[in-house]
Amino acid sequence: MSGQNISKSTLQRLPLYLNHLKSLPENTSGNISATAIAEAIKLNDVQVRKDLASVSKSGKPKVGYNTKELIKELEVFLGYENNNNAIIVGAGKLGMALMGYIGFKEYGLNILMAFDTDKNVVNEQELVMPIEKLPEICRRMRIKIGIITVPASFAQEVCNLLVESGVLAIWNFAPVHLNVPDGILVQNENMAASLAVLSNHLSEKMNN
Amino acid sequence: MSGQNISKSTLQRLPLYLNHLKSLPENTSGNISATAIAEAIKLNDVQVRKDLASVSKSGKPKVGYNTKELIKELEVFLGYENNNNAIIVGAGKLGMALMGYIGFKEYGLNILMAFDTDKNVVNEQELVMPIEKLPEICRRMRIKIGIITVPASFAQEVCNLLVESGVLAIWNFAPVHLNVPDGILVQNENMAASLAVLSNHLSEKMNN
DNA sequence: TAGATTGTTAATCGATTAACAATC
DNA sequence: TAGATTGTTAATCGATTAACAATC
Repeated sequence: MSGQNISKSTLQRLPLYLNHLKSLPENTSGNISATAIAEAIKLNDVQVRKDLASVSKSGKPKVGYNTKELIKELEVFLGYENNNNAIIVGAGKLGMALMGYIGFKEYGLNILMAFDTDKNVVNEQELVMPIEKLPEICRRMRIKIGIITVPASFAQEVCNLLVESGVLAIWNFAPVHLNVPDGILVQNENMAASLAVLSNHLSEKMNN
Repeated sequence: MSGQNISKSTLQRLPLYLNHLKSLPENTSGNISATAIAEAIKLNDVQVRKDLASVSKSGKPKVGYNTKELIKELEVFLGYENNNNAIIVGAGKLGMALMGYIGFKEYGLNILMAFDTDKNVVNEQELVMPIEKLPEICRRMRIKIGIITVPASFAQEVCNLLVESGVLAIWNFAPVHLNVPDGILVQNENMAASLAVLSNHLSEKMNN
């Protein structure tokens, strides 16, 4: 029912709108226009209007959107009121950091535990489990989101294991392409790609 | 000289190519074609060929690229052999995790220290400095890269401070748009956007 | 009524992909 | 020479933006 036929680029802008709305002082009139949002976050107003139209039917000509209502609609649409359980594979620095990061709770993501092959990092008290237990735990707890923070060379293997264990969406921090069957989503968080952009900008700047 | 006129999308794919090349066994013929790379990472072959053409002149018809040479060219282009010093603003969980993450070294990124406004987290022995020292340190050490991991509501303010302190490229982990003067690059690493994509996929799956 | 705003249809733009010519 | 591959020019596609009609 929710979230059909919405482009990935639209989807990725929605949190920006939500964040902006939440940052507004409570006292303001109660309504806000797509134009005002666009102005604030430096996007095209038609784009914002189109994006919002795919989430809400409550926009009114001359009036705009009721701010609180729109916030609510965005939160529901983005699933911030759900509690999506997830697990992490790869209990290195990055993996443990993500597991410890409380900020994801706000977005409805609940990271339950991590898995690793390395016996030295496994520590069941601290919720770092041996990888062998992954399939059974994922099935039993109906985990649908897997986060991959292993080195690139192991990522595909881990991905396969997650898919076999019933995971439907994968958040991939390894800088590699993952092959998955139809119906499984891979969202890449490629920090190497970001660094490429930063580094390229600097080398352009420096050589002028 | 390096890195002119190259699209952001191309730039972001380059690390994937490099990673794939490095993953190949040493013993293979020594040459590789754009077609083979494209096949391996499931991209269009023309796209790979175009991307590589913007980095290397060493491709030869019928032969392809010399693997080692291409690896070298990509590494140089991506600045992996440089040592770009960077600082982090926001010494919370995420900030400290990024600071502790050794993986960035490989990409030529060297995170020297973190800054925070909170006196309780400041700890100069552990390289967490009070924000007041940021401008002077950045100028003195000629820091060109700033990483923002503060809450969304402080991000613009921190961004301004970084720009005033001579930073030229900003890696922004806060889910907000940042306004910067011409010539300053902002690269957004918007995890909320990624989570939106994951969550939307799950809600589609669940409602079928 | 006039103005502000929504939502839609059409035009533009950039990136991807296809077709093809050049070459070791 | 024939085949594989590069690199380029043209076609396609999707997303963004502009123009405009509808409406509180």
